[in-house]
Amino acid sequence: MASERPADGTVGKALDVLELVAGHGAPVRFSDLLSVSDHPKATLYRLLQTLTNQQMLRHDAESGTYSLGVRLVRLAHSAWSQSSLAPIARPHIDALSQATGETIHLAQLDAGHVLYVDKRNAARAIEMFAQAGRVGPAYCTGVGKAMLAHLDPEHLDEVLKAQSFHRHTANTIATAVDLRAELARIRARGYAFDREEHEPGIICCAVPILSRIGKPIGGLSITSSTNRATLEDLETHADKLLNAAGRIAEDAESWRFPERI
Amino acid sequence: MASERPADGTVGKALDVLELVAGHGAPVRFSDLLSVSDHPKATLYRLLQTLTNQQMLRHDAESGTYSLGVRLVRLAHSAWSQSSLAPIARPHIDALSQATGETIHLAQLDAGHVLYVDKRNAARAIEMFAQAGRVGPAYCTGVGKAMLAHLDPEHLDEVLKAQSFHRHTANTIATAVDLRAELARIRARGYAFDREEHEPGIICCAVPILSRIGKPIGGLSITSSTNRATLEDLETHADKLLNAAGRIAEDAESWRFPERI
DNA sequence: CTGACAGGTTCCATTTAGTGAAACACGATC
DNA sequence: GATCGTGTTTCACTAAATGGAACCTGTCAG
Repeated sequence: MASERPADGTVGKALDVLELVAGHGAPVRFSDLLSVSDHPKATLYRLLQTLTNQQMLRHDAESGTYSLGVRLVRLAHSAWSQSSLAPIARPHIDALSQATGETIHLAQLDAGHVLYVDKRNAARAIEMFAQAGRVGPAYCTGVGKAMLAHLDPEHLDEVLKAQSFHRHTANTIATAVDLRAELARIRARGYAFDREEHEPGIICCAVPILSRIGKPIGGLSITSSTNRATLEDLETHADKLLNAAGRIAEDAESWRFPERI
Repeated sequence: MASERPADGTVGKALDVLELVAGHGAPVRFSDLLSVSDHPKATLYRLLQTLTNQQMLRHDAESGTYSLGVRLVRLAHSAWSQSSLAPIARPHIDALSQATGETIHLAQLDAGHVLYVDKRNAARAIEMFAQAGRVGPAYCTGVGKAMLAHLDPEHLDEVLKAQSFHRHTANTIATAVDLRAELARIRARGYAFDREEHEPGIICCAVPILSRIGKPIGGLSITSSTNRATLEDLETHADKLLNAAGRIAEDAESWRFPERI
């Protein structure tokens, strides 16, 4: 029951193919897909055809390549705007990244894992969004810990069980007991650090975005690398982060989020 | 062969259901979906189940509602970043909206129609993205006409055939002949206007984003309403638009867009 | 010119998976 | 405790997906 995915039915396969195209990152030819997919030729072919005339993929007859289609783009926007925090937080994130000159991440907790929903990189503007949309572990990232710290005990127990504590670096907190202690410190301090716990050389300072009743609805972090900044440098921005988090929470509260908070 | 969609196979139905959930804009209960869908109970049920354990939907057991899932969010980001212009243009659009205080739209041409891929509203920050992801007509929008004006004759013929000239307002250009004349004027002027041609009260000034070889890869517009601004007001921003379009084109060129331009 | 080959597309008998009417479970009302 | 609104499961029926193989191209080599 660890990693489930019996790829049920046709729909599952179709989505796998869709993801294959999406993952490739650029227009792909049929045979390229064939080589990485384990479907027989004809099956893959029909799957691609189905997705294509569903507008989820786009087939360029000229070059014979497949790329993501309009319908997916439309769904994309629905998904993004309904992942709720991203559009609300966007102006605040912009402001933060301008004020600090560092990379800002916006994340949400999903099934015990961290889902990055937006990213703003002040310095190298082009590559933004490169990593947004990714899912990461909660126990060894700044945003993850910041959110966990404000989970109610009941939910926390559940979520801790979902963590697969892997020691990414020497600093990774790799046991539930140690993590609980860290969470208590974070709760007391008001914000969390990532001391190269996930990737060597990458540090961050993160705060939770809390609803009126104190439930974590997201996380906000400022990230840098050890050769550019120290934890103390990042900590100087902590109040700006907290401030922004508060404003985002306010906006979210007033906009919508009726139930589920 | 006009509007095809025999909803082929299971995949098609599943996607329809997915879109139904996405379209609802908020967590939906089973029976709500049942009432708008024309599938029988059991079928809808299994479809939802399939989508759910494919992570395309998320089922909240507590409230018994469905909302968009993580996997779709991930795909969303792939789609958005591969729709290419959006992430590249984002900083330029931000700058434009700040400089002008008006709403900025970024669009691309897809199969003869305008696909809005980003939107920035300086004034009311919250509702941004509300309308991004939408598809609109090319013949009666500023961005649409700006892009059409720079299409090579061969492609233009194709695209004109795809237009379904509907007279939205008194100002709508509703014939191919008139449109060709307008396109010539736009080409000469360098930018296009929308004189309440699509929606009454809505005006805009739009420029094409042109690749090195002069092919339109997107469009950029500044939009307002007649009770806030005049066409002349918007025209004063034309040079800023052209400037931004040029920079976006440059960035796009240097980043990637190897083939297909 | 011919033969070999790779990328794509189509056929079709076989098997699998999706279908949906109806029955069932569970709560909330009346 | 009968009734209604929801959500879930069953199961015989049917439509749809499957994939091996044949079939098109166009291309390149001899």
